[in-house]
Amino acid sequence: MSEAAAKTDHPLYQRVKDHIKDQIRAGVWAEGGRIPSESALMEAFQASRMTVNRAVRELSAEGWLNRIQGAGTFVAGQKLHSVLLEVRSIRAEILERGGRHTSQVRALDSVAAVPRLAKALELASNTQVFHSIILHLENDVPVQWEERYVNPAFAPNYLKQDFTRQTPYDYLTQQGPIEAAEHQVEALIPEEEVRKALHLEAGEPCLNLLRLTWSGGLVATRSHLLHPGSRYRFIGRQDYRSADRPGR
Amino acid sequence: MSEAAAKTDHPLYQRVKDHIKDQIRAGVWAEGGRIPSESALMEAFQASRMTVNRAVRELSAEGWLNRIQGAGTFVAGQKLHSVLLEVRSIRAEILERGGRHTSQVRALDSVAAVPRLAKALELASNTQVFHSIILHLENDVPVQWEERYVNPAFAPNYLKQDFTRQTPYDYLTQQGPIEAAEHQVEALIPEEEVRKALHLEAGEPCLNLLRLTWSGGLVATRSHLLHPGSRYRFIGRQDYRSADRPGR
DNA sequence: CTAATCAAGTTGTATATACAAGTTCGCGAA
DNA sequence: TTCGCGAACTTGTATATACAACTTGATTAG
Repeated sequence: MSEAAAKTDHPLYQRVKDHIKDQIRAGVWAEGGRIPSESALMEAFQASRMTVNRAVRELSAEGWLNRIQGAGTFVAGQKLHSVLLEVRSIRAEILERGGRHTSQVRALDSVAAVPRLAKALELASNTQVFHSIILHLENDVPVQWEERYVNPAFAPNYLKQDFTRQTPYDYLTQQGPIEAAEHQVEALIPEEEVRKALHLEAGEPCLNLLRLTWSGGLVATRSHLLHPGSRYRFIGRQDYRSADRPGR
Repeated sequence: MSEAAAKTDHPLYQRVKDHIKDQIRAGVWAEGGRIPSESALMEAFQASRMTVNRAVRELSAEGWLNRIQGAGTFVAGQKLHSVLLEVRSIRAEILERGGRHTSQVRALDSVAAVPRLAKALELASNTQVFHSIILHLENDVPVQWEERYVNPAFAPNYLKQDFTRQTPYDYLTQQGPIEAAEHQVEALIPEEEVRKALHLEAGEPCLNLLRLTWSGGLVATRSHLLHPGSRYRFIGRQDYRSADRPGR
């Protein structure tokens, strides 16, 4: 009873989508293989082409299918090897779990960019760039060491800000919208200064999130976010049963 | 010249989408605010409702807008704090960059699940579970220590496989499709056995990816993937300018 | 045999129309 | 004043139709 009821109270385009996904999951329509054309699906479901087209187009956008104009619609590769991990803002994370977020400004100055940094920011070597070190605490426990280099062309007034009241991230996103970002996660043993600030034992490892951000057509900032390896994790969860798939 | 040309050779629904995104990015239509109704957009673009509807519906699916039937369409929250990081399969990654992937089977046996593991796999304590340790090498350099616990109910023949020819991941996904997965990334100092296998100096940190996978309605496997912190990174890149946005 | 051409099939986009379903707000009845 | 109802507006779904753009395979002319 619930079977038929569930079918009929879903919109038609959704039932077409579900059917196609079922066929793929069951292996009836194999990876790389061609699925029935829109006109065939129209016939099978007694639906109009617009309805079938919507179903197939949405599945294509969700990564289940690839469409080639003139040729047909094909089952996309599974891409199950790639996994998306969510990295949240430390401040949002703390506030969300009801914690109190505070921060200490450990440095806020201008430095000459070493060649490697200059290259990352797409500036000439030894150009002066802004530099800040902020220690983030959750209920007075240090959880993140944020070291950041900022392109002065992007945020000329960076050094005049009070970063105990607003995080550099929040300030920078006000200057201009993020256009692109690149992230790397690595494990490392922190330097002595960081180790002490994060209240780590000697030899305790850190999770380092390196982030490069583009805005206004230029590299806006490079940041290193160091977290105690024993007290901090990045966590992600995915559900392959639901409508969307990770890829694409 | 290219401006006008670029406009007119894009399909109409795409131009509507671009316009809406521009208004949002420029802050003209503020977060949480209501955007013009479909009929207003029809008027503005001299387009049919189906075309406008497609544009708005797609932007809603991409996370830019929230729609409430009967009430209107609203600009979604920015969610710029959350970032998606791609974690790829070690084998796919090695093959893609032209490397040679080999693996050594260091253990393949059955063990009694300690309480914590049993709980993770949703089994009774001391139930026998399959266990494997595989060392993955890229051009004979060790890059990943894979330790895995497998629910025997999911893959009864796990112990009979030759994991030098096929990775456990590939074998397990043949047994049944992944329905859900949970990941954690942490930094840690490996035990002596792992340290030696990965050719690490004493005190060198590891990136540990902990993965829990569901299939067939049960917890199929838990795996620990340990990577040398100094030789391995997870990298992700995002482009906020393009059509898709990370969040929901 | 080869190369150009064409017909058939497939997807991409766009319109006009219709009705269903949900929200909001104002007006009128109690 | 308050409650309920309904009009107006909004989004959700579905159809029929049309033409454009592209691919593929067969046919035909050289």
